[in-house]
Amino acid sequence: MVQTCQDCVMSNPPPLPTKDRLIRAAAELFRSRGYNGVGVSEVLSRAKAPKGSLYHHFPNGKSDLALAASTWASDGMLRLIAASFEPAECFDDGVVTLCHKLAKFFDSKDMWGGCPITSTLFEGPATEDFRAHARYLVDGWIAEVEHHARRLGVPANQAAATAEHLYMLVQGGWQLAKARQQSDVLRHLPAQLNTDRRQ
Amino acid sequence: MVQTCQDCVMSNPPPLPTKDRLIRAAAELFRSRGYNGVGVSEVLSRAKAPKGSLYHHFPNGKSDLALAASTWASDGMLRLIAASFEPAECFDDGVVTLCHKLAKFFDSKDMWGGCPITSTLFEGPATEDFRAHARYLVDGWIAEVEHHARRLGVPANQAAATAEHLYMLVQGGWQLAKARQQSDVLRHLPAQLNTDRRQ
Amino acid sequence: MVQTCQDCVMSNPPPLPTKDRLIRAAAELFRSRGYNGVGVSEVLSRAKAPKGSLYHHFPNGKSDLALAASTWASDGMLRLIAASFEPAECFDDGVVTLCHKLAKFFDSKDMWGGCPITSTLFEGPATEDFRAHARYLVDGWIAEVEHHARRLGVPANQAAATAEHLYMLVQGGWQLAKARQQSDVLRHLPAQLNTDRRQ
Amino acid sequence: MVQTCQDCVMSNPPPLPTKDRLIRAAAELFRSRGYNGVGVSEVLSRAKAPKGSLYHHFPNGKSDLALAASTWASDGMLRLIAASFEPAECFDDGVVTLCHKLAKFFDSKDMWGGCPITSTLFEGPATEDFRAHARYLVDGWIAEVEHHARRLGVPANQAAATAEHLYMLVQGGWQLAKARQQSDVLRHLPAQLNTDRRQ
DNA sequence: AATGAATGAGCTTTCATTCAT
DNA sequence: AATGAATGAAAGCTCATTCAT
Repeated sequence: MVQTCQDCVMSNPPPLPTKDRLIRAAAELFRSRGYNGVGVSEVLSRAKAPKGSLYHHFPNGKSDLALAASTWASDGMLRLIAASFEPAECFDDGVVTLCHKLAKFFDSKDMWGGCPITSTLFEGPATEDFRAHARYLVDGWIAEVEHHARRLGVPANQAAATAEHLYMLVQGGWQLAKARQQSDVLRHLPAQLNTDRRQ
Repeated sequence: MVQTCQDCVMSNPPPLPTKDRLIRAAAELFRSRGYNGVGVSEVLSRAKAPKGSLYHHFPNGKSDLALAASTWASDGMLRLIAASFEPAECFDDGVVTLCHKLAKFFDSKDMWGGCPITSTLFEGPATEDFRAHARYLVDGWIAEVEHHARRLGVPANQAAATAEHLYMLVQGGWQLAKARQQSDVLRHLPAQLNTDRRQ
Repeated sequence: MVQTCQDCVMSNPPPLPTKDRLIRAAAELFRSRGYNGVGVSEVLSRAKAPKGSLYHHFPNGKSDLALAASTWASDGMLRLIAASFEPAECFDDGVVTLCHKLAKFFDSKDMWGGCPITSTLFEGPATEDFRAHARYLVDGWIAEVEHHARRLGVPANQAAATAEHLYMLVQGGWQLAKARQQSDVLRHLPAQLNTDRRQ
Repeated sequence: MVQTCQDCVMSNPPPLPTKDRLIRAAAELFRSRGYNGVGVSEVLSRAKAPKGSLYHHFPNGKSDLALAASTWASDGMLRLIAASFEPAECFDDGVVTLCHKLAKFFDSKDMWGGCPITSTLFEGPATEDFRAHARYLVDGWIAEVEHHARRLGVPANQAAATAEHLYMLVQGGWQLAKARQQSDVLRHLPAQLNTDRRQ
C-alpha cells in the first residue's frame, strides 16, 4: 500500500533489479485490478522486463509472482501500521492516524483499487499455497496491531479482539468507501472502533 | 447468497427459462471465483444454455449478465436480512440470527467464495455502470438493516451508523473467515457490534 | 499418404469446410515434420483458418486434430492398398504395384517426410488415446493387406504373417529410403518379401 | 540402445565429465520422446549440468548435441550387434540373439520409445548435417551386420541384401511392437528373415 | 571451461464477442 | 428468441539461444 518512488528522490537513481521491478509492478497492478484482471504481459511491460525473465525469477510464473508481490505489499502495510502507532500516545490516536493515512492513500489512487492481500490472494487460484499465504499475511497485520495495542495500554484480554475488530472495519470500510467513492468512510472508522472500550 | 432449489420441491418442476438459468449460474460462479475468474462459456455450460443464447438475453454480454446476476443475488440477501430481523424481538437478536445464517452459508460452500456483490461488481471492469450498481446494491443492504433497526427500537440518530457498522463487520468478517477458514469469526460479530449501544 | 487436390480438378471447386481443410493441412504437415515439429499456427495458416476455429472443431486442440488427421491419412493409405491389389492377378503383383506407388509418392515429396501414422501418433503425447489409435490404424492396414492376400490365393496360414512382413518392410524400407535419399529401396522390397513363399 | 551404468560397478565411481553426462542424457531423452519432444532444459536438468554449459561443449546447441548423442547411441548399437554375432556359430543364431536382446531392451523401457537414430535424427531439422549423419550411422549398422554375415558364411552376393533386410525388419518390427505394445514381434523377426536363404 | 541471468519469438490454448441462419 | 460456427486478440507459458562475468 505504500510505495517508494525511485524516480523522484534523486535525478539518476540506480535502477532496481529486474526481480524487484517485477514485484513492484505486480503488486500495484494486482492491488488495483485483481489477480485475474491483470495479465503477465502487462506486468512485464510496466516493469520494463522482457517476457522470458519472469519465469527465470519466478519459476511458477504468475502465481509465484503474486505471492512475492503480496508479501512485498504486506511489508509496506506493516510499516504503515508501525508508522501510525509508534509515535502515538494512546491506541486510539494510532487508530486515527492509521485510518487517515489509509484514507489519503485511497484518495491518491483511482478509488476503485482494493487491498493488496485481498485483491492478489483471495482472487487468485484457490490453492493451498494462496490460502496459507493469505492467512499468514492477515495474521501478521492483526498481530502487529495487537502488539501496539498492548504496548499502548489496551488491556491484554481485549487487545486481540480489538485488533481483529480494526482489521474487519478497515476491510469492510474500504469496500464501503469504494462503493460510495468516498474516503471519509475510512476517516470515520475510529468512532466505530472506540466504542469497544467505551464504558 | 440464498438459493432456491427448484429440483427439491416437487418431482418434476418446470425448468426455468434460459435467462433465469443464466442468471443463477452466473451469480453462483461469480460469487465463488470472481468476475474475471469465470468465463462465459463456463456459465453457459453450467446453465445448460446454447452458445449463442447469452447475447440474446444480455446484449452487452458478460457485463450485462454480471449486473443481472448481482441484482438477483442481492435480492436473496435482502430476503435473508428480512428473514433474520422480522421475527426478532430486538435488533441484537436479529443481528445474531443474521450472522449465524451467514456463518452457516459460509460453511455450506468451499469457504473460499466471496460476497456476491463484491466478487461480481468490484472485481469487474471499472466502468461507471458497475460502480453505480455496486453503490445501489450496497446502499440497499444498509437501508434494509437500518429499517429494521428503527423498527426494533434503535434510536433514530444511531440506526444508520449501526447499519453501516454491521455492513463493514460482515464484509470484513467474511474476509477474515476466509483467511482463517473459520466461520466462527462471523458468529462472533454480534459481540463487536453490540458495544455500539452499550452504555 | 494420398492426397486429393481440390484445386486442380476444376477451375472453381467449392471450397472445403474449415474442418476438412484443417484435417488435410494437419495430415500433410504432421506427416512431413512430425507432431512436435509442427505448430498449430502453421496448420491454421496453411488451412487458411482463423486461430479460434481449431478449438471449435477440435475441443481438445492439437491432439484431437492429430487423431483426426491420422485417421484421414490412414483412409488414404487404405485406398492406396486397395487400388494396388484389386486389379492385381496375384498377390506378388499387388505388392509390386503398391511398392512402386509408395516409391513414387516418396519421390514426390521432399524425401524426408515420414509415414502419416508414425509421424503423427508415435511422436505425439504418450497417452493411451494415441497408443490405441495407432494400434487401430496399424492393424487396419495389415488387415487390409491380409484380406487381399487371402483373396489372391495366399494360403490362409501364411496370409497374416505375410501382411505383417510387408508392413515391417514398408516401414523399415521407408526409413532406409530416407537415410539414403533413394526411393529405389522401396521398389526393391518385393524381392525381399517374395522369398517368404518361395520354395 | 545399450547403457553403461556408472553407478553399479563400484561404490564411488568418478563422476562423468559434464560433456559425457549431457550426451548420455540427451541420447536417452531423444530416443524416448524424439528430438522435438525434448527441451534442452530437460536435458540439462537430467544431466545435472548448469544452464550455460551446453553451449560451451556444443557451440551449435541442440543440434550439435543431437549429433553427438546419436553417435554415442549408435556406438552402443554397434556393440550390441557385435556381442550378438561374435559368439554365434552361424548367422541365423546371431540374428536370433540380436532380436532377443532388442526385445529385452524394448521391455525394459516404457514400450513407447523409438530407435536412437530415428528419433533423434529423422525427427530433427531437415538439414544436410542431419541427413548425412543419419545415413552414415544407418550404413554403419548395416555394414556391421554384413561383416558378420560374410564372416559366418552367408554368400557374398547375399550378405548386403540380407543385412539391409534385417535392418528394415528391425525398424519396422520395432514400430509394430510399439503399436501392439508387444515385444514378441521382435522375437519373431528371425522367422521372417531366415526365409531369404531357405531353398 | 563455466555460469546463471537475460532475451523475445514462439508455443498451445482460452477469451468475449459477432455472424449467418 | 435461438443457434452453433466463426473470429482474432490475448492469455500464461516454454523455447533455444546469447550475454556478461
